Amino acid sequence: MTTPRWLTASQQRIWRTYLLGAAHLMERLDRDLAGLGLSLPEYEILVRLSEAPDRTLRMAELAESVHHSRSRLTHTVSRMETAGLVERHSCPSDRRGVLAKLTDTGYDRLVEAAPIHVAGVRDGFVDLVSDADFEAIGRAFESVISRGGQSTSLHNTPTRGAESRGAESRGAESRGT
Amino acid sequence: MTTPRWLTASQQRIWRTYLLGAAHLMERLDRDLAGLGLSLPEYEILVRLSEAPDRTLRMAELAESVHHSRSRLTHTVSRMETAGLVERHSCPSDRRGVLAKLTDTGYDRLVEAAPIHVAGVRDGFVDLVSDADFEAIGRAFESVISRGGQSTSLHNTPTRGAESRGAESRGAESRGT
DNA sequence: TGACGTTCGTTGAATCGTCAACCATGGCGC
DNA sequence: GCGCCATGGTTGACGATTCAACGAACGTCA
Repeated sequence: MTTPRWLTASQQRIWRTYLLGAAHLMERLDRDLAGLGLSLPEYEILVRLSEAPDRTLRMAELAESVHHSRSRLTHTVSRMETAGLVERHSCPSDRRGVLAKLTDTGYDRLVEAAPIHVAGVRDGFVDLVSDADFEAIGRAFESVISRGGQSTSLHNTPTRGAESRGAESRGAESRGT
Repeated sequence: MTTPRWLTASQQRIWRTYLLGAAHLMERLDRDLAGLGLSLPEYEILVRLSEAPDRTLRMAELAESVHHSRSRLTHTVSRMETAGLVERHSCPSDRRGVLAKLTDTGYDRLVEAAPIHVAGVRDGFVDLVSDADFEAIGRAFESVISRGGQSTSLHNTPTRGAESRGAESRGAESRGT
């Protein structure tokens, strides 16, 4: 349980730049879609459904595909169903299952939204970055994904360590990320 | 108003990898802090306050610094005040102003959280990525930030364009990001 | 068949964020 | 000093997300 390895000044600068930039980017993409009455998560649901055979997906598959909790997906799809973008059908082969299917108006909405969204992704991100740097981003987040999300070296779940720590009283700085 | 420039297959692959990886990363960092009863936004507030002179910041400065809306900050700081992490004082020089000040218990909480958080950032991100790729990420999101968030070529706010579009009926694919 | 554990999807409550007022104060022009 | 607008911060209502609990259907093993 050695002294934590803080980030170097330059690492910290880049990390904070990343956090801020990523936030900016997502806000912008959200705003782009807001004009069409869609949120980014909703848009992604439309995309996944549009790519599926018969524009239909089991709820569980859809949830995994957009990386939402099942509960969240239930709520979101309910709203989208009310809005007429999606229909629910019960699955013939598995009576527990529910099929979410893109309606025609849902597809039309996606056709409206897609060019706007893609333009936003380009204009706010892709076109700003060199190909090499973009590749680097791909590699980096590929590693993040394949790393799995497990926390390392947290055997116990301390829920308030209070482990005596020595000289903690250096200036206020260097507490950050 | 030419045909939208879709992403190439490789760009799309990287973009989706980024979205998924970024989500994974944030989830992991959130989980890391959850054990201490902190969320990531709360943690960042603690950090900013700890770095400020007298561990004190005007609400507006703090809001800007963590990139939250003022309203959101009011709510979050209220919760943190209830939890004893932060105190509010009215600003002597500007009677509209409110000063948020880190309490000692708030600082102690940060001292507990910081090593865990930094370990998460390293283990889940920084240490997985080569220095060169990490620099690339810094450059990329630097550009995103300095780009500003303005949407391009959206003169009007159509709020439902319905502009006649020609042959839109190619397969279900290529509607995505 | 029937008991058991698992997966599917939903529900309702609690929490968190957003949005549109709102009041109070400050700063500027006159 | 007096309008007038901009800024600082809060509030309450609403919307979205999380979380724990649940019922229903499946699969398997005996």
